[in-house]
Amino acid sequence: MPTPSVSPRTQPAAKARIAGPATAAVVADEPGIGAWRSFLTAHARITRRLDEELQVAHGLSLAEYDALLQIAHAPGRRVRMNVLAERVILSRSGITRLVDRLEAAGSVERAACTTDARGQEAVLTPLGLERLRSAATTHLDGVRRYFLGRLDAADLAGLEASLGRVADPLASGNHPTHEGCSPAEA
Amino acid sequence: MPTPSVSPRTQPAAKARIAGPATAAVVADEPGIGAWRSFLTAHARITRRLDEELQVAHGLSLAEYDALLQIAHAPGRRVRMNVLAERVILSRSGITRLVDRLEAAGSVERAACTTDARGQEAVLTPLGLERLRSAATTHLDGVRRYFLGRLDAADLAGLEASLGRVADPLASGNHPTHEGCSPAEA
DNA sequence: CGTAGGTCGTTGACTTGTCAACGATCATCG
DNA sequence: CGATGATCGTTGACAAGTCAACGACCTACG
Repeated sequence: MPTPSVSPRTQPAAKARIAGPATAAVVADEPGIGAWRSFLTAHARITRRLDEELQVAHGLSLAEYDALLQIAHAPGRRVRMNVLAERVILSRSGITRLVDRLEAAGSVERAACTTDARGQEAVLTPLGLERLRSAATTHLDGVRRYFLGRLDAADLAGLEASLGRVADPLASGNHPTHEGCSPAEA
Repeated sequence: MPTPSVSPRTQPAAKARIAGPATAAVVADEPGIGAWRSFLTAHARITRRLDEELQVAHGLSLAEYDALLQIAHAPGRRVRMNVLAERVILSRSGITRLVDRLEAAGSVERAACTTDARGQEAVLTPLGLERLRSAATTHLDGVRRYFLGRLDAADLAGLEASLGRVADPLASGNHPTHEGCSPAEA
């Protein structure tokens, strides 16, 4: 029975949920908030499992796996540091340190960029590719188990559409996926 | 946590699932992977913005905001540490440290649990409630801007259903929301 | 040219989380 | 009762990310 009145400092235009009963909600429960919370909870719980499984089975974090994958997919199996940072959604210093780790493990090498002397590229080593392939089975298995396996095709289509619509406008630089240093891109 | 991904766009009309020539996809592109990637990307980009906005406007991280909210919603505006940890999806030590911070800021106080001498409760202070209310306007505004505002009611219903179906089976302990120490609850 | 300002990747200092281990307390069962 | 084992919250040591600042380099414009 504490605190019955909530000061409505928001615009009273909408159907204000004026504090009704004794147990006033602290923040108005807006429609859609349930979806938002599901989103956060699902992400936290799933990535926690996936990260753990990847760690014990292959000594890789999810971020490291992702970085290896992004490099492997790039033409020449090499990516400029800043591009990689953007794809993995990490700061520049974050990518520097992540590549440090991968390099120490022998999964990646650094190479100077031929067209821009400031640039560095992360290049996948054969060992790194091997590790990525082996980790991919673990990872995809987990994604299926925790995510894909519980959703049918319609669910997945809806998710991709909705979440894409949400994510796309937040892209950092909207420049069209400029790749790297190689003079001629395949 | 960082930001993973699984599989980007394939090159032109490649349908081969079998490992092909040198430029073969490293991992097979499975249907549904697009949804998974959208999920990860959307989460990373949105939470980054929300966290930043909350930080500059109120000096709160998203996790701290979430913890305050969970405490505020609990009966008596108090929650046992382990329950809080589960709701915010943090380890026990993580919650200890987060509550340390909130306590140092005067937003929360610790109280011994009356029914279990091992237990501690985090209790919201009036100041903490005030801060939560003020931060909520910023936060909800951001959630609307980046998430709710780009989705219609059907999208939201679909998201909540799909993601709930994915998140629910991953709940740590499936015990039915047992609250805390207070003897009798309404 | 040449200099002013932007970008690139790295580093130091710091924040925020995890895990393993600990003392204290609870619960069970002899 | 008393021992045994689980659970609670905290702590030390560490991991992995951020920001601010740096030198090196690119670019553009006088």
